[in-house]
Amino acid sequence: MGENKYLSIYNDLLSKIKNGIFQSGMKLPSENQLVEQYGTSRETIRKALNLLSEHGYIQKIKGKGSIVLDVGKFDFPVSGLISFKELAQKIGKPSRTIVYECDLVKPDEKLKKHLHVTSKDEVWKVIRAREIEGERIILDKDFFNKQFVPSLTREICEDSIYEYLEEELGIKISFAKKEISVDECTEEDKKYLDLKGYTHVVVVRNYVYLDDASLFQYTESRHRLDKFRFVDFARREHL
Amino acid sequence: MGENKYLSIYNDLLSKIKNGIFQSGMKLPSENQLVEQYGTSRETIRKALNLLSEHGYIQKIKGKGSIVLDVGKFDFPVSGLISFKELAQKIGKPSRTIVYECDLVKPDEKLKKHLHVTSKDEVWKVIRAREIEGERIILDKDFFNKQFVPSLTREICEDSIYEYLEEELGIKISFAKKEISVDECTEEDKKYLDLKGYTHVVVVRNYVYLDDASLFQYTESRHRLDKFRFVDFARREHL
DNA sequence: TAGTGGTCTAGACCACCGT
DNA sequence: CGGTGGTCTAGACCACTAT
Repeated sequence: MGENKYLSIYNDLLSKIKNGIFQSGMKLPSENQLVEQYGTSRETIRKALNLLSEHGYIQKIKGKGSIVLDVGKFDFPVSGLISFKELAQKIGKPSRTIVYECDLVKPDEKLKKHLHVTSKDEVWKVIRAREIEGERIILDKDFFNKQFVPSLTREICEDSIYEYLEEELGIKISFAKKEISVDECTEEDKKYLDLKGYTHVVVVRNYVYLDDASLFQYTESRHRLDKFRFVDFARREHL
Repeated sequence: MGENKYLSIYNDLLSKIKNGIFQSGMKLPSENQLVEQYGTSRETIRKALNLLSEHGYIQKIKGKGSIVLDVGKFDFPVSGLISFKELAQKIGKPSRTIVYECDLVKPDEKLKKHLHVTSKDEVWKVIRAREIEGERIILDKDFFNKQFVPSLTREICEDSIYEYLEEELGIKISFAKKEISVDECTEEDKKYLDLKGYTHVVVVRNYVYLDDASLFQYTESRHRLDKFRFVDFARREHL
């Protein structure tokens, strides 16, 4: 309803791809045909098609047409910003969140640098373990600038902080820079995770920005080696 | 020269950001001002700005303007499809490639599935170790459909296969799906890498597609834990 | 209210691919 | 050659932000 025209066309085409009306390997109708079918302008059609292309559902080829790809049906999101709650729902396995800490703290040096805050600011520090099928395999350490999040409770942390921020506070998360590396386990990891003898964890560092480009959150997500998986979809630029 | 208008505007704005003419935190000129400055239409300006935004250099905010971000200066590429040669040049450390294998083989079951080929096809199998500062820390296993790559030599493998494919054969790599996980070391890893006691490796699986959407290459890149690093830049979709 | 970015249109020309 | 997608234009209206 309140949807943009190009978004509704995107969603319509996407559902037709997912339902097999447009099968992989086949060509989509040409842009001019789609202009006719949807009764809109070509640029609007092209916006919808470009979205499909960016998300890996089709490949556009000059002079030929738009081919439906067989990638795009990922279990995991494409280059994903996804919350644990969304993920847990997707994999459909019993899971829960254990909150170990949820406090306002003064930032130390490392945090000041990561969050771009000063000693005068206060910062929410949240430590949670994610348990899947009875094993705590992910340790999430979240730090929020208090300026953006006035209050926070353990109950919220057990559910989904993202949902609370977006739906209750109206905060719009915009994008994130993500760094992945493998680090040695810390004492904290050993204390809060079921490490089963693993000496290293995969560390995903997230720098989360708001719609207005201010740095809002720093997150460390520490995964047990054997349970880590990440899917990315990269387009090579011919610049 | 043969460059598109929006690309040359993109590159011009980008160099001004990198040279500090547009500093981070500052606003870019408005779209209408840029229309004047570059003597072009607004949609063309918007294409250039959207590229900057997608690459993490600016953040566009409705009603306000385009803000220059301080991310965007990554050592590593943004959600990267990058060759080892490009990478080695970037980090500027002594490096070389050791070719252990470069043969035409019949695909086994696993490979048939990964590359979408049949027993009738032949496949190039290339095994290379990447040495940085005297240590072999990455093991690259590449498989190409012979249909696309008629010939291949050890010399080419020691240099850059990508350069050979793109410049000599005119093959255009278009996009890749990437999966990252951590696996136990195989005998092959122990044989070809300097593992320094590590029992696991980070495995990056790449499925590489051509411009015409055909699956072309399957690559496994196996990294020693302590030397692995990956940077990604994800935009949250408000669909 | 004036200025910003977001969407949309109707037309144009081009480079590329097939026949 | 006709059809395809890629670029570009000049205009319009809208939603949002500032003052």
